[in-house]
Amino acid sequence: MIRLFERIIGMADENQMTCCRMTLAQCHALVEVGRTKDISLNQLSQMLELDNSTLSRTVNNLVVSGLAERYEDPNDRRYIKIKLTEQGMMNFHAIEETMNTYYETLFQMIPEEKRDQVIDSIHILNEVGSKIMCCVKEKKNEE
Amino acid sequence: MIRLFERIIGMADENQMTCCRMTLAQCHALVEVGRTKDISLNQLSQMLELDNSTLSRTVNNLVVSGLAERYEDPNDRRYIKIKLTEQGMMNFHAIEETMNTYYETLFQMIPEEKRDQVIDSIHILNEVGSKIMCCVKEKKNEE
DNA sequence: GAAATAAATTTGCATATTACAACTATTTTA
DNA sequence: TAAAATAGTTGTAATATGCAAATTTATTTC
Repeated sequence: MIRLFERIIGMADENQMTCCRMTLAQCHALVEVGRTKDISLNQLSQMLELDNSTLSRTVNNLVVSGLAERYEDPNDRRYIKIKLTEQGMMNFHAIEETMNTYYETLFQMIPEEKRDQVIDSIHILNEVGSKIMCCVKEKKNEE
Repeated sequence: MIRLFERIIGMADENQMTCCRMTLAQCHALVEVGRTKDISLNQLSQMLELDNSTLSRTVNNLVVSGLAERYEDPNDRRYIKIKLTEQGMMNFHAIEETMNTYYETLFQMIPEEKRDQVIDSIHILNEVGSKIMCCVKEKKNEE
């Protein structure tokens, strides 16, 4: 039972890794910037739950690769904002499409009479998972 | 829909990371050795789909930390076998328990009348996911 | 208004991961 | 028996990660 769930996760991870010769960390950063459009480095590190220094370097790699740009926030010059270049947007869309294709294929291969059930179950798992994460985060804050 | 699924995966990953101050790669290696009991480095790198050199170093870190031992295969002296130390087994069990606790909590929080449905859905997802992976791996072999 | 404090980012430092290539020792093949 | 194949280790280079320190900018305190 538990092993099955772990396998499902592993398979989805494997598909995500099939991305444009980029590392996973760069993927995560690129996708987050692509979805949020305009984000400060501070926000990005909070979203990805990584240290600022880590994100600073990862973003630097994206910038060097021509996938992202850094610019100064006009309202507060301490802040660096990050946005994707045209090339970066192309990579972002490629990644999103790869994942969309995987999940679409996944759901199309589910027997038709079971689809609603599977979708409902995913909603349930998400809701329950969120509750567990709330408890975990409360414990972290207490420590 | 797709975002929901991604969130579920993210949450399970986050729980797996709550491991004994070890890195994720070390976790993976430790768990695989713990489950397989006695495995060669070659087999381990195939299972984890990583390069031999990578695993050699990761295992070396485990050995240095006192969690694993290397020994020569009596039947073929090219082979190095890996097994966990007592300390390693303790860490292995700790990791397995952390994950078991997470999933148990997860399923207990699912409404009782929905549990069979969710379990069935997970079986379906696994089966379908495996089929997709088969196709992907056939494509890789052709390239 | 000046000084102290806080906040954002970058860089130094150390450790770890990853894969390709080269090397060594052992086993298998011809 | 020599050549080829195999398993594992090490060199190399690039990247990831977090803690600490440094720099710049903004906010707060007096």
